[in-house]
Amino acid sequence: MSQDSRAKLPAESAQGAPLETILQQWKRERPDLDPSPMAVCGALRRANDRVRTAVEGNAAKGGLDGAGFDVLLTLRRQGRGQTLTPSALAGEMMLSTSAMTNRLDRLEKRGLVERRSDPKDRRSLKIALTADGFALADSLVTSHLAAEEEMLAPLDRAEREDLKRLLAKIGA
Amino acid sequence: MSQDSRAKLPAESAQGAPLETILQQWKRERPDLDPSPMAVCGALRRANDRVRTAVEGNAAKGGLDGAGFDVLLTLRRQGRGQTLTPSALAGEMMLSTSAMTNRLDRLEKRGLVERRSDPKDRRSLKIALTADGFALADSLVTSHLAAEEEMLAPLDRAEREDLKRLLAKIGA
DNA sequence: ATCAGATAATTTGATATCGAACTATTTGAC
DNA sequence: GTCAAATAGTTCGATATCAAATTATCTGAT
Repeated sequence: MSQDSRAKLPAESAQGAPLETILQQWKRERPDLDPSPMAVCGALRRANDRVRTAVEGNAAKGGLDGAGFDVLLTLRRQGRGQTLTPSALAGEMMLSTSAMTNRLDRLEKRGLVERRSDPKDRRSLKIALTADGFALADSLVTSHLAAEEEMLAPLDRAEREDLKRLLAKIGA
Repeated sequence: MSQDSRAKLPAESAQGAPLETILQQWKRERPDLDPSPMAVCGALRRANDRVRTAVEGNAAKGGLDGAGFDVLLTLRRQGRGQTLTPSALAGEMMLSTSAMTNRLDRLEKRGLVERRSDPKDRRSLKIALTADGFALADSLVTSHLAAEEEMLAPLDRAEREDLKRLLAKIGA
């Protein structure tokens, strides 16, 4: 190729340009600016990406993408036999209701959730896990927590508390 | 609706269910599991979402989405007159090359970047900022850093260093 | 020198998302 | 009681993404 040599080294293809390089470039190009916020926000983004990748890898073990996985776990944590409306599900996970229709279609097709009509309000639906969906959620949440725990393994208890406290202050 | 009442309170519609509620639900449903990793990973995700929203809000001031903004800034930090190939750009920002083609189409249509053929390799292209693109990037990076700094304002210098160190340990 | 394989970018096909429009109900002001 | 407005869910139209296929070009082993 041309200036080459950094686009696809396997070791970094999963993370993009090193943060340190990016910071140095901005120092050179815009010495009038303090780029240090980028270091913090970049580290935040990279850490979030690593966790997300691990979490999606776990969901894939159940044949789910991150989207379907979130729906299943949201329903599961309501308790056995409990239901949520599509609107409530969308609200819990910051999604449009039309996207939720789409996700529920797929999950229903796989036999993991079912739509029950609400006798009290015929506009509304109650979404419930099937027995299969419940069992899959129960299985996946266990390995999900194991995967998250593995990502956090380098942090001791005190560090985790510090981290939560610092993260909560961002944008507060 | 039916069990209602939490799907769309304006204050929380932007963030979904409170983390504390989620943890309590799992404690009740699966007392055999330790849900504490969710608290840390959830805080990470929420903080990242808040920063992303702020950053996208800044990009919108230049009529860009987060996608186009990333391309512009990646090119800008290479230095005036410098170029990158579409592949290199995709590699720097963890994107497929076909998605990059699409982004470049839009940015080129807006006159912010141009595609130059590479005389050394006729398969390859060099992507360069136009004068307009360079000026827009220079303007946006200033307000971008101001927006990031505002998100980090509650953290003092030592806390920012702690945060970076802790984030770097996640998934290491 | 040739040609099989690698590489750069694009096109294509399948999904997923969002916002807006739509259909069917329910609510509430009168 | 009636009917305009609100609400629940879905459908529609426009984009954006990715992986796989495609086209054009280059590289290296022979």
